[in-house]
Amino acid sequence: MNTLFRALDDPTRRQILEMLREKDLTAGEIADAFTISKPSISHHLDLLRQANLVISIKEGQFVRYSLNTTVFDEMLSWVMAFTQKKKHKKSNKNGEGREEREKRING
Amino acid sequence: MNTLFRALDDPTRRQILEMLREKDLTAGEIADAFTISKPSISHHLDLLRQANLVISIKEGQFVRYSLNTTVFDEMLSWVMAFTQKKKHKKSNKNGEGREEREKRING
DNA sequence: TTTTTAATTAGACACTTGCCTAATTATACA
DNA sequence: TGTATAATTAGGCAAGTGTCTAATTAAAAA
Repeated sequence: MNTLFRALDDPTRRQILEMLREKDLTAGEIADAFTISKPSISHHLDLLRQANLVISIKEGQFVRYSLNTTVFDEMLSWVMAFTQKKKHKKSNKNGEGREEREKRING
Repeated sequence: MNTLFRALDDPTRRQILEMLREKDLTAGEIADAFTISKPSISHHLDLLRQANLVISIKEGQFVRYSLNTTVFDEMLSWVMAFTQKKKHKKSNKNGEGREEREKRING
């Protein structure tokens, strides 16, 4: 989960993923879409690959990148665990709610 | 989306979110769960608040933190856009598939 | 009022990140 | 074989991040 969020924490890398959502692309095609240098893009692609967000296949002289959607499934379940309604647990001993507690404290 | 992923790109902050999933907690209660200093935790909480992942309410001397689940909903739709099956688009002019292309190139 | 407790803010420091250019590797083609 | 093209690796630099201690703010309690 660490390398995953690390990889997603960059606008360039997220844009690359969005490009790959449309179709598979070579490293050069991806680099052409940005103003930053090719080695920098190569580095970004490396991080995306380490996070298992993309797959790369060498095709002769080219390297073709494509999305690995399975990792997004993992992430989906991580996020979903937060969207579900929270279990109702008391956060204080006497079981008073926030409003009662504030009234008691703030008068 | 930028501040959101930035906030999630840290194991301590993700652990804080997971603690808040169980129940609301004060800054001090959160800090007690970690070995790092209170000011550091305060800084992490600030980033989580900036990303709208948590809400803080002052209760007398204490500050109580709770999850803001609405942001997770946003994130959910971002992720879901990647889990859906990719549109089938040709990534090369002559419309050959990957296997054909590799055969042509690699012999 | 003075002291204690909860929390944040300020400032400094080491480490990481993203970017660049130059060099290298690997394939394709004349 | 020699040259051109695609991509990555190497090394260096500026900016950003996470951590700490010390200082500050705010509320509660003695």
